[in-house]
Amino acid sequence: MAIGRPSPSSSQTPDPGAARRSSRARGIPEATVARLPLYLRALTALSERSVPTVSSEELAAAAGVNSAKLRKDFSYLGSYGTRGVGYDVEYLVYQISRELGLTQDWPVVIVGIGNLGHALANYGGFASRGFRVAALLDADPNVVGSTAAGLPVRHMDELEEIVATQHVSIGVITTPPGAAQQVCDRLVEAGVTSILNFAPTVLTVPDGVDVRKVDLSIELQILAFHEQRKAGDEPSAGDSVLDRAPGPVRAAAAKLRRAAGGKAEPAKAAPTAKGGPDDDLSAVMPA
Amino acid sequence: MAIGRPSPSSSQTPDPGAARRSSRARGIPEATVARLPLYLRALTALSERSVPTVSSEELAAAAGVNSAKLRKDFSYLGSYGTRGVGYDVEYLVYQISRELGLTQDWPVVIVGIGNLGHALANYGGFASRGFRVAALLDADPNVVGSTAAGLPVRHMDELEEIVATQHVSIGVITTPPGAAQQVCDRLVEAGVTSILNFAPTVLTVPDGVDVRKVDLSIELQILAFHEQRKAGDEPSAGDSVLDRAPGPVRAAAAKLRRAAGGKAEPAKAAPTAKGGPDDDLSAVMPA
DNA sequence: TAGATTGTTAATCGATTAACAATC
DNA sequence: TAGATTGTTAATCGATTAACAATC
Repeated sequence: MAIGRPSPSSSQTPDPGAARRSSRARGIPEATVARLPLYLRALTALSERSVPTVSSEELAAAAGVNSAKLRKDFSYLGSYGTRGVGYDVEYLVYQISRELGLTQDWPVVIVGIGNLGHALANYGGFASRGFRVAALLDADPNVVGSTAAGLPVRHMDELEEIVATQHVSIGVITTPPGAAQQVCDRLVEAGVTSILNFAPTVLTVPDGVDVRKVDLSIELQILAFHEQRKAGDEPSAGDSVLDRAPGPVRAAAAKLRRAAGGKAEPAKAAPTAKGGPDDDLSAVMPA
Repeated sequence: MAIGRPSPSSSQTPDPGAARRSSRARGIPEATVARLPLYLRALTALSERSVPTVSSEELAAAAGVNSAKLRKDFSYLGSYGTRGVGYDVEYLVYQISRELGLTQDWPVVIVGIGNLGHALANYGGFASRGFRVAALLDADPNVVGSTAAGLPVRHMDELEEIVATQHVSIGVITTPPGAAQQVCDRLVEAGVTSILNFAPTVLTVPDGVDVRKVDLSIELQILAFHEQRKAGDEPSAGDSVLDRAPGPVRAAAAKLRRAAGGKAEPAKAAPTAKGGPDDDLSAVMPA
C-alpha cells in the first residue's frame, strides 16, 4: 500500500480536532452541535402543542439527555432562559435554528437514485428543516428520466451546471461504494463543500470539505457486539482456549500460526468475512 | 409535561456510561468498539486482494484514522501483531469478527417496509456480516403480501411468533415516527433486546435493551452548521443586532420579548420550524 | 546486527456530571 | 418573600495523541 501519513482533515471521519477548533472559535463544542438538532426536534413538538415555556428538566427528558448536559449546551449559545421559569419555546426554536444555519435555504443534490436515494428524496424531515432537493442525479440511463418524489432524475452530466446555478453546497452520496469516491471528486470539483456519504467507503476530500457518513452496517455491528455480551458472556462458538488465554499466550499462538503459514480458523472466519459482495449496494442503488 | 428524572439507560441515546462500563468489564472502550467495523472493512478489502500482512500505518490510512489510535484500539483486543512486521490480515479479520460477535448468525426483523425498509432489506452489507433478514413486517394490508428483496412482507400480527421461533434479538424500525414507540414496545415485549431506529423519535426502552439511532435529518443539520461557518461567518439573514450582542444584552432582549408576549421573529422562525409535517416519514414508509 | 514496527506509557484534551450560587 | 430554575464552576472521566522502549 505504502500510504503516507494521512492529512488529518482529508479522511472520511471528519477530523474531530479541526471541527472542534473551528467550533470553538465561537465556543460551541462539536458534541453540543450534534445535540442541537435533538433539542430542536423536541422544541418543535412543544411548539406545535403551543406550549409556551419549558424547563431544562422537561426538555432534557423529551430529548433523551440529562438536564445538566442540556443547560451546559445552552450556555454555549447564550443566556436564553429565565431562572425560576425556564425557556421560551418559540424563542429557543428560533435561536437554535439560527445557530444551526437552518434559517437559510440549503439546496441539496442526491447522487445515486436507488431505493435509498428514493427514500431520502421522499424524506419529509429535509424540507421542514430548510433543506431543499435541488436535483436527483444518476449515471444509469435506465434511471435517468424517471421520477422520484415528484422530481425528474437527471444525468450526472448535468451535475456541474446544477451545482453552479443553484448554489448547491451540500451533496448526498447514495451510490454503490465503487462509485462513491469518483462521485465525491466531481461534487467537490463542482463546488460542493459538505458531503453526506451513505456508501460504505472512506472518502478522501481536500481540506475545507466536510464529510459525514451514515453506515447502516456499522450500526448493526455495534449492536451485535453488545448483544453478544448480554448473552451471558459464555464463550461464543468461535472461541478457542487460546483465544481466551492471557495476552502473551495468545501472542505466542498467533506467531505459531503465522510461522506455520496457517490462517487461523479460516473456516470460521470465512463466512462472515466473505459471505457476499462486500458492502455492495448495487442491489439497492443502480450504478 | 411533568416528566421525572429519566432513567439514564432508558433513553434512545444509549447511556454512554452504561455502555462503557459494560465494555470496560472486558476492557474495550465504546469508542474503540465503534471503530472495529471500520478496521474490519479495510481488512476484508485487503484479504480479498490476498495481502498477507499490513502495518498499523497502512491499515490506519485505509480506515481513515491515525495509526496511534489504531494501535491503541488493537491493544484492547490483545497482542495480535508482530513487531517489525505488522498484522496478519486473515488472523485479524477473524479476531475482530469474533470480538464483534460476527462469527455467529444474527437474525433481524425489519418493521416498516417503505422505501427505506426496502433499501435495508436489499442492503448487501448485512448478509455479508452475519446479519440475516428473518422477516419483513408491516401493518399496512396493502403492503403485506408484496415482496421485497425476495422476501414476503408479513403482517405485524406475526411479529411475536417470528421473534420467538427464529430467536430474533435485533429489530430495525423504519416506520413513521408516530408508530415507532409502539412498534418498539412490541419488539421488546416479544424479546428483542437491540434496536436500530431510523424513525426520528426518542425511544424509551427498559434497562437491558440497547437502542442505536440513525437520523438522516440530524446529519444534514450538523453539516449545515459547519457550512454556515465556512461561508465567511458574516451574519446570516436572520441575525439581528441583539442576537449578536453580548449575553446579558441578549438575555434582556429575550425577557423583553417574553414580557411583551411576543414571539421572537416569528415570521423567520416559522419556515424552518413548521414548514411541513415534522419529520414525517409516511411518504417514505407506509404506516 | 540493523531496520522496522508494535504495544504501552504518560500527557493532554474534550465531554460529562453534580452541585450550587445567582436570580427570576 | 419563598420556591423554582437557570447558568456556571469544578471535579471526574473517557478519548486522543505523541513518543519510545520492547522486540521481531
